Amino acid sequence: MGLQLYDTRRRVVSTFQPLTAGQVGIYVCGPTVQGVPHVGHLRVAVAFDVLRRWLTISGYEVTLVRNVTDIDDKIIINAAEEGVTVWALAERFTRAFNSAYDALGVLAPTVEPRATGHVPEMVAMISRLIDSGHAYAAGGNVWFSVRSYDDYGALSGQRLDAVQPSPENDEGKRDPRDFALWKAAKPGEPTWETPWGPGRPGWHLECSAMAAKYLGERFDIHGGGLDLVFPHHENERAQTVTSFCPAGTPGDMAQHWMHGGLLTTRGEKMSKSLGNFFRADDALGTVRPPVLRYYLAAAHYRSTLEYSAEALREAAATYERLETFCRSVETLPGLDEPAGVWEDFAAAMDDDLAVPRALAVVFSAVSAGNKADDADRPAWVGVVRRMLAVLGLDPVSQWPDPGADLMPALETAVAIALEQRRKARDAKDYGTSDAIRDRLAEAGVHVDDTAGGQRWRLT
RNA sequence: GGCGGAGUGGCCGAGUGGCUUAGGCAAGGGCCUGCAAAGCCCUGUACGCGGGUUCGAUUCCCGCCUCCGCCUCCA
Repeated sequence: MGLQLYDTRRRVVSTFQPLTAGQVGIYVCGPTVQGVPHVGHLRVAVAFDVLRRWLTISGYEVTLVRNVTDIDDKIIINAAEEGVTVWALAERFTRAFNSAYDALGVLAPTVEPRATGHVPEMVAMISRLIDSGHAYAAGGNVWFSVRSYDDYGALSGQRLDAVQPSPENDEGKRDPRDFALWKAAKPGEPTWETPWGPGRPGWHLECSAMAAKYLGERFDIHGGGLDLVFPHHENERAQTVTSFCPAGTPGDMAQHWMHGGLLTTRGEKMSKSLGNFFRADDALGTVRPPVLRYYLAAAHYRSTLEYSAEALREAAATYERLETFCRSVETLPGLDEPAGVWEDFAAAMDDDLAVPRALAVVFSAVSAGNKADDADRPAWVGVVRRMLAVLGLDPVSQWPDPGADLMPALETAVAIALEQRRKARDAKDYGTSDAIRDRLAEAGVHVDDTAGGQRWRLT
């Protein structure tokens, strides 16, 4: 069967077929760097990171492009309010986003293009659209003519005559629903020279230009948050398709359109404008990074996910179960994995990334491994870690304890303490034994008495 | 008004025309332990409301209610 993915445009789950065998090109809309990242931003990044890891493990060579929108209205406004340049503001928040992505183990994209570095490509695209009658200049602005594209609305399911026209920037528009490819210069704003006068690019055009440059006129997967379907992706699609495909040519810029579900708080979408967002760095101050990643990755990527302190606590308890199990075995000899486990996991992942079902397979394996005897357990740990690695959640190799370079020193110190404790226990001096255990626990060293003797781990 | 999504046991979250009716967290009981911890075992019968189809529906059809998203910047 192979990988099945939901496609927003066709509204069905269908078999994924790359345009070029063995290769996958993915464009994911990255952030507009107007402020600090919140947890909702991280959710989509994690979702596509899981997709990317799964494709890679499935044998594909993946090219992932995630852009940075570093010029737009909000950036200009926020920079002016702060009294800094748009470049400084955009740079600062670009770093904040990347730092949050790194913290969550989101792999760096193959290419991370910035909008401001691609103005020539945008100008070229506008020229083609004007030449082919899909766009027109008026008063320093260039508008895309939505009436010129028959398939406009097909991605989002909107009928053109039912779309409420934008109230602003009406000067020169032939149709109130036409949208800006290029915005005429305003005082104090950064501008670029073009044949139609100085100005700056429209948001939708940026992604069309960058996707085409790095992935071609057609590519495999276009992704983003659900809130980008309309108008952003609808417009992007209109630009790219009309720019590159001669009239009447069938086809779409992306074979699959994938959209991540939104993160909510108290039932409402987490967003800047609603002011109900939780900053990524605050969330990471509450729980460890792999716990936040687990929380975000565990739900199906298309479902709405409710964010709360309780949800994070639950994720922590759940992830700790996985960690304890994976760390219960020192080394993994090359044992044969239990039959069928990986296959069940893979089947779930292949079914439109059914992570909740895949995790049920993981937990069944954890349970089986916990029940297995010592000789068989490493094989279970091995397969569990291999499955968790797909989700970027292997507690051992992907999320080692911080300060791993200090471990030799720590091991020696703890070993001495545990030797004292062992002597006390042998002498049935449980007061001393418990005191040592309590003291270590206060320092973050948790001691368990197992059949094989004392075992410790950092908490 | 238009388009789309969702309502599942204390909570989070899968899934399915009936068959042992996911998984996790929390709770209660038990086993293990010097006490713990970890782990294991047991317990908990849910699918918004009203009709319909069916031998049988949480799952299909119709209607209704509620919530959410998009239609303006938004992952």
